Amino acid sequence: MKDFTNTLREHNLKATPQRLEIINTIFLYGHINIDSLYEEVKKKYNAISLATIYKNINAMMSNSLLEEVKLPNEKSVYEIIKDKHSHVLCKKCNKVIDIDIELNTITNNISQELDFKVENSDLVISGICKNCQ
Amino acid sequence: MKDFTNTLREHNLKATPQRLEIINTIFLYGHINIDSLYEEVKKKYNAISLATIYKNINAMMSNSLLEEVKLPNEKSVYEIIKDKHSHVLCKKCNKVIDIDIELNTITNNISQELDFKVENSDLVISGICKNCQ
DNA sequence: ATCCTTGCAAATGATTTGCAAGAGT
DNA sequence: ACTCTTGCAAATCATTTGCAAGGAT
Repeated sequence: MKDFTNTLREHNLKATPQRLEIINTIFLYGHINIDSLYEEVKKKYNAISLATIYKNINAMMSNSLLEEVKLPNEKSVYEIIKDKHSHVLCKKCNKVIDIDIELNTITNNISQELDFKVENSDLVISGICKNCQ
Repeated sequence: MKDFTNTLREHNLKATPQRLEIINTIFLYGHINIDSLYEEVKKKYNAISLATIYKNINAMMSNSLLEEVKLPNEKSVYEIIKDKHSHVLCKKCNKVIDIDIELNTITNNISQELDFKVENSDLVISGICKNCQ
């Protein structure tokens, strides 16, 4: 079980037990939505309130520790910020996996053709995963 | 001013004046969020209720006339369904434009590498547009 | 004539806020 | 000691629903 105490402190957030459980749960799941996160954290901290989950998700997003991934037809999931990557979503089991896709060719073309300063690319590929087929 | 009467009927929706104004507004804007749509339609139908906007957006989505585009850090916008395409979002003026990008190479790779049946690709490229730079 | 849509108000759902008590540094 | 965080309840914001009246076909 990874210890996120220092990670939190480095991001100017106090390392409370609730927060450690939240960030660790997100880490273990990779991607998780608010409701599942709440259910999961409640197993350990029975009295935790949903407001605390929201406050922490927002605090960690403001402090660049987490980011939101918006999915078509699904509730958003949250993940620990790492290197830029894309997402693959299984419409059946709802699992989200990270993939590394080279989008430079695409973004360079757009920069040129539209005279557009590209800063981000959010790509979600949806379909049916191996297990669900 | 385009007439969407038949379009609506072909999608099993009665052509009410409110509905015609809604779909026409979406057409003119290209992409629009709920609030702006409400404001815009109210100019013509002062008494229209926000519930009517929601009901119609949902009805038109159910009947495959509209689709939702989820954007990072922004409220979703709605557009008339057309051929598959990607979106470019300016973070400054919030304008969304459609672009055609060939993603087959990417999706084919994923299909093979992950044994994943790709059905959809949602790509949003964000940055600063020509006018806003 | 029938069924669908509208507008209103109320209901539901999601997220945020205020505050007092408690915990982290 | 000081400041931030928690949990609760209330408040706010977003979206949906029920219903009676009116409109589209």
